Amino acid sequence: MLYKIELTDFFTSAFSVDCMIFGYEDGQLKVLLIERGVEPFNHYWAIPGDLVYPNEDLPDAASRILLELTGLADVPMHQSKSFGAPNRHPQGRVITISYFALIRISDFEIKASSWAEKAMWVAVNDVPQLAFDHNLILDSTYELLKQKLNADPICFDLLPEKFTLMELQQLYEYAFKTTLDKANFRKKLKSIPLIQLNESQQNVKHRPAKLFKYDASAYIASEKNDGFQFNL
Amino acid sequence: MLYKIELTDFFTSAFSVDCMIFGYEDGQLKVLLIERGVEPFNHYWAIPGDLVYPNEDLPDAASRILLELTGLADVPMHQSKSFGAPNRHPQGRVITISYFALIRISDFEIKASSWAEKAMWVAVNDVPQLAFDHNLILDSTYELLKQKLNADPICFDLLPEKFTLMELQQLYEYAFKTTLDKANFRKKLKSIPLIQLNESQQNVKHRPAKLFKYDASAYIASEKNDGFQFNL
DNA sequence: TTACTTATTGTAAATCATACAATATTTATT
DNA sequence: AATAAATATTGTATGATTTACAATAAGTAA
Repeated sequence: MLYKIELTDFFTSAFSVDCMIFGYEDGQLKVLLIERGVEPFNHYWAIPGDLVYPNEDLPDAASRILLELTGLADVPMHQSKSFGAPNRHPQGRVITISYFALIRISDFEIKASSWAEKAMWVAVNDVPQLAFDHNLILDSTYELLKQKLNADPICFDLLPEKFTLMELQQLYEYAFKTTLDKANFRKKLKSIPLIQLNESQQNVKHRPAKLFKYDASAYIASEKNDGFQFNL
Repeated sequence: MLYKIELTDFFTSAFSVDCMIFGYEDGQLKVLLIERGVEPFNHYWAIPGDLVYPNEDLPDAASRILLELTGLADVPMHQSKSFGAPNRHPQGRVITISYFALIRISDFEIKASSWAEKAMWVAVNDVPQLAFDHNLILDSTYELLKQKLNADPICFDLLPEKFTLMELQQLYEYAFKTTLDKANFRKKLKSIPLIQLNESQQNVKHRPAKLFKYDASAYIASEKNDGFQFNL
């Protein structure tokens, strides 16, 4: 080596979190994107994200972005992959740690934010070209999300609190691009703690379906004993 | 806000990669740890890692650490979680992106490195208190590794190129702390492309077992058609 | 009351998982 | 050379689970 790299040469990078917010609406899985209002990539659509404050932990930064954009707090954040190609950001070395959250779209109103001109829900199968390497980040995170849908009961974070079994089935059919037998799907549900309510669908032209709630506390209790799979 | 944070305030952090190297020996899963030769945490055992060079991508940095310590190149690196608590490093804000690799212990000799006084294989169930938050990093990566053992054919990266079916079974029994029926285990193997060699175990006091090789190209070909599970 | 639509339950066949037994093959010993 | 010992390998019967498909029930709308 011709010259030695000093320690201070390393403390010249920044890092950001990018936070993918997924929701389910009209039978489609959607992700919340923003339109950038500043350079670089001005007017491009992008994953909401921000530089991390000097005293902020990574999950806190992800939660902050979710809060600023939706007003929602106390939503579990799932860490996804990190990206750090040397030239991924034109203004310097910026590593990004990506997170995702699952929310109920009906629970809130999108707010504009200091770094977001506009925000918009986009179906995951219909995402345009995004700023930076954000298409790469989104694609790999969607794969991770599908994996987690088969391992943990996170589908209920996307559905309304009270849902029909048909809605649950359609979510899985959409996510995995498949069709499922209604009768057999319900047999698999036997191992998952659902509470049947004394309520039914409203305003449908046919026999209304019963509404169900997910019983999270029963799931947690049963995990201690046996741990049941979630491959629906 | 009383004062505005400038953009330059953010470009004061560094980031590292930590690289867990797993191997399988004497019926145990082991991880390669180093003894630190510098402050902070001088003389503590730690996960091998280093700051990332200004022009280096993250997986390249992880591969470099593996190469310096083992001489091995072209080993696939798997990204694990990233950690960035504000005070995890006493000398400043350092985010770390963790990676892991699976190797055959017999394939090489451990080398000393500029940042490692000594290196040592430690059984994953027998890891001492480590520097920084490295116990946290190792624990969460071991969980991820077990998950991947059930989803991808990475177990063959740990075994010798030619292995017996009993060795394969014992690896799974060890990783998941269970015992498996020999006959039924072999039935599950029917769906995995193994090549039976015309060779047998040597130097055993009983009937020697046949040696097998994993057929990676057949696996890749079959994934295009159907995609088969790996839950052994 | 009837037609229609969807929800919900049931059942038989096929497939897969499990437990356990039986046989085969090699090394070590007498 | 025969036999014992140890482990490899294969087989089979049972039960559980998955799958495909049919039947019934319960609402809405005319």
